[in-house]
Amino acid sequence: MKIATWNVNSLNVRLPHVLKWLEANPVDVLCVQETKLTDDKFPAAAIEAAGYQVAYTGQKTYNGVAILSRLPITDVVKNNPRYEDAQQRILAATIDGMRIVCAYVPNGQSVDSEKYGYKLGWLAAFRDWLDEQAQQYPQLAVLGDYNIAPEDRDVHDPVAWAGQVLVSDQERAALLRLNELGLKDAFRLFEQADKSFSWWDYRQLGFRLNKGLRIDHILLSPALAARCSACVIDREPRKWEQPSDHAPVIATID
DNA sequence: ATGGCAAAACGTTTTTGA
Repeated sequence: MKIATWNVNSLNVRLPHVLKWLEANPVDVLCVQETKLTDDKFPAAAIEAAGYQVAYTGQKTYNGVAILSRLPITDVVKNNPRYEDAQQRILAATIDGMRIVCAYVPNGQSVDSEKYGYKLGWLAAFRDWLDEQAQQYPQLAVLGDYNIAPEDRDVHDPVAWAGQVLVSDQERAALLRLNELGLKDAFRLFEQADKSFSWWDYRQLGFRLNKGLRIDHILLSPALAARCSACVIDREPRKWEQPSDHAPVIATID
C-alpha cells in the first residue's frame, strides 16, 4: 500500500500533472493540498475516470484539500471540529482500515505577521484534535504540507533562514508536539540523501540549484510506522513544464 | 531597490505563497 501527499498549487492548472503522475505512480492514496477550487468546480469526473474515488473540500482562490483513493473512502470529516476556521485546510477519511488526514498547515507569511499567530493557534488546535484521533484510530497517517522544516538539515541554507517563518523555533516546537503524540516522520525512519527537499522556490533557479526546504511530511502513528518500509520524495514532476513548486512524498505501508 | 516566480481575481495591478 502506497500513500502520498502533494501540494499541487492549483488543481485547475495541475490536473494534467496529477493524472500523469498517478499513471506512472499508481499510489493507493494521494492527499492533495492547495486545490484552490470551490467544490462545484472540482474535477471529480476526471479523477474518477483515472480509477480514483475522491473526497474534497475547497474554497475560492486559496487553500482547499482532497483525498484520492483507489479503495473505498468512508467517514469523511472536513476541518477540525475543535477549531472554527473558514479556511478549508483539513480532510480526514477512513481507507482500508487506516485513518488518513490530509492537512494544509497555514504558511504564516512572516514571524511578525498576524498570519503567524493564526498558524501557531491552528497548530495547537490541530494537535489537540490529532491527540483524540490517535486514540480513536491506532492506524493513523497525517499527510500534508506542514509549512515547517523540522530541522536545519531540512533547509538548504539554515543560516540564511534562521528564525524565519517555516523554520522558527515556535513552529518547530509545534511540530514536535505532534511527534509527542507518537506520530513519526516517515521520511526519517530511513537513511536519506543529504539535502533532500520537497519544495523549491520558483525564483532564482531554486530547483536547479536545489535551494529547497523539506516541509511536506507524512506522519505515522506507531502502528503504521512499524509497517512502513519506505518513504521517498519524487522530484520528477518538479522538472515538468509549468510545475507545482512542491514535489510528492510517498510512503510504503506493508 | 525585499528582488527573484506563479496563480488568481471585478486585473492594464494586488495579494498570497514559501
